[in-house]
Amino acid sequence: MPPRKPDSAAPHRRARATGRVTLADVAEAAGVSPITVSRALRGERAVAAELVERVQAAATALGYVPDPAARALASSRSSHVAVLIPKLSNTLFVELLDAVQISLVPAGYQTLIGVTHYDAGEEEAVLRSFLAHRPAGLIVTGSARSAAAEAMIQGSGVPCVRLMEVGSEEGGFSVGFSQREAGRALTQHLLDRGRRHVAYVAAQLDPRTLERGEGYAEAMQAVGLAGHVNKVLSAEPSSMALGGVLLERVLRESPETDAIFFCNDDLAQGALLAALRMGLDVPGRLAVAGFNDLPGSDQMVPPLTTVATPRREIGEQAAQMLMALMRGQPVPTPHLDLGFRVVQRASS
Amino acid sequence: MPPRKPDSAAPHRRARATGRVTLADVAEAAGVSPITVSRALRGERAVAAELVERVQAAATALGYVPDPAARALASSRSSHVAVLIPKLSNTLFVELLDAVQISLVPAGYQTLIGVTHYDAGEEEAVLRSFLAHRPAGLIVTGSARSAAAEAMIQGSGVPCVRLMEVGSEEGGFSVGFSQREAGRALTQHLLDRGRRHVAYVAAQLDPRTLERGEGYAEAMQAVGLAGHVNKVLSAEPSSMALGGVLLERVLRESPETDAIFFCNDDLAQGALLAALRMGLDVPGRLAVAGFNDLPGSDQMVPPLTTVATPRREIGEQAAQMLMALMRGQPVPTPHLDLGFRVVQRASS
DNA sequence: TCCGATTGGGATTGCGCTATCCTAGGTCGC
DNA sequence: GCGACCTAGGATAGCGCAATCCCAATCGGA
Repeated sequence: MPPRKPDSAAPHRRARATGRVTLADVAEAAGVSPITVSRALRGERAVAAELVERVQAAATALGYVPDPAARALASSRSSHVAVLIPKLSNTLFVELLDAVQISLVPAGYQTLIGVTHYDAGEEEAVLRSFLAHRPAGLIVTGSARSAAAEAMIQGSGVPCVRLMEVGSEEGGFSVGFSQREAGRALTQHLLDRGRRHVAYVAAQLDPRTLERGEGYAEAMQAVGLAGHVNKVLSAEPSSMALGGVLLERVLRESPETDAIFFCNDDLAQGALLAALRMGLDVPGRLAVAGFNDLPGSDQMVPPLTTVATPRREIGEQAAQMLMALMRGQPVPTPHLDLGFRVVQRASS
Repeated sequence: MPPRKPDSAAPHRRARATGRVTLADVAEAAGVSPITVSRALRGERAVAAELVERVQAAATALGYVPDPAARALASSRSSHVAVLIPKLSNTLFVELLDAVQISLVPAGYQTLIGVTHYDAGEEEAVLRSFLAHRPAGLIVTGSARSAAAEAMIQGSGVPCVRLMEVGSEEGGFSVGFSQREAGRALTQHLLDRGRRHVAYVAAQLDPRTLERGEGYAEAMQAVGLAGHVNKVLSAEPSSMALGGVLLERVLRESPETDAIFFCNDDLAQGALLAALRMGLDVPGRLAVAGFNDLPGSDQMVPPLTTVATPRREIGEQAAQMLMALMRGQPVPTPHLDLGFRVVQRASS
């Protein structure tokens, strides 16, 4: 057996160790050049219909799947969409994420989720790491973004859509609703039901929570109840148990309170259950309202009055908007206000 | 001004359009070759301590961030870890995901989440798309994986850890606990409390749910109550509202029932609230128990008896195990059983 | 003293794809 | 009827990194 020379066999077509099917393989099978395959499969430029068909047939037959890394390297644009949310323990953000991802995945994008834990430093770190991936797009849920984080987003040139807040700032893109008006509307509802000593109770403070609180205060002032404004703010993470704790605190410190507007349904649900345990009459003695209409709020005893926020629609619309941006298409409504709905149930 | 020849300036150092800092830039700044920078930053091979320091200083000064796409292309291994879960609407999976991601992110991995919606076809599609990314690792939460999906996982050679089930099959890796034993233990608890007509109610059927049901049946048979075995299975997605519906159905169809073991806490919570509305005495007339100890179960009225499952630990341990696998380190316990704990509260 | 083994650095060569430029034919206009 | 434009394909050259090979210097043992 003659010892075969090491480099004699094939100068450009090395033995393929991995089973990976490449563009070149498809090109060979279809009898065209690699670049034509690339264009045919991406629908880029004009390729004769007959060729497109032949290429697609070859690709399917060989089970060709493009390599995202090579694609990202060559085009300096990946198929990733980075989604930044503050926490996974809040159902709101998870549903937002779910809606975004359901819209993006069929279009061939991968969602990279980044959890910031309401921490500016973490947010910057996550952002830095994500931007290194050259994401095709970015979706952020407005927490208190630091100036550095904003600068990174701006400087990256990556299209970015902001969620849950309708931005007034020129230039950006956002999908959401007015937290302030929602806060005002729910407060107005409680006032309409005859309540006068309405307290606003919030935890896990973030800008949206504070805006709702401002809406609350405005509604109170508008009916001459500025003196009754009572905001109870806790920096602790929101939870059902905390809702019960805060309920007791409010009743102890401000016994005249006849309605509580909780900044999130989990707090309100916890408060309702605590009221049940305490034998507190809701809504007789105290009206309770929440925010977001989370799962279970309609099951409470009594069912919880709340504000239904269109988070699934927000996620979907944001995904649509981002896809338009990523494709360079025009976006008719850069700041999309999807509104909200006060849902009156028996707790108020 | 003499017209300078096009290619005279720098054969290898083109004008850099993008602001991206590359390995070469760091190399130049540190006065070493690019490959040395690569090795120094990765801690690969031996590099003189003094050089490592100089390189790191240069990298930091320039704000160098490696390009994951280039890295993936060159090494055919990405920094992605793909995580497959059935649904985002179940808190259980979200917490699992959170725990996994908290462990993986600091180590430099990106989690790609894939939602399968309990659908084999979707799972295969997600898997195909993920495997094209050449992920460094894979974490799957046992839904009914099809043979095709299994084959893709095996064939890919990507290290894979399975969650929430302790596998008995040789070869694989898993972190979880015995669903069957947990089902048996909770049933035994109800029997110990003097219940005889214990029903098992499940929705969103998946293999784990069915295993719990088998444990339930075994416990019933073990005490000679095979005749009282009553499994109510619904294919609908699990929700609090459904819990109430199923509660009513069981009481209507099997009025002798004196305890219900719900396959998940959301069902059980819904049932407790429905009982409250119906004026049904829990645990007097009926004991109620759930599974997973989800947020809010301790807040129910009465507080819900359930099985606390170590999902955060499962997520963390799975991440640790996967990292060991990805680094080629040995894994002492390929099938890690983290157990469970029956939490007795006032509902039983 | 000399040779083999080891250590620490570099040069080269792609990974698989797309951006960019190029070219050979058509298709118009005036 | 001949230039100015398309149009549909291809050739070439990297994207930024790491695998692989290579080489010089050092070290230890007999």
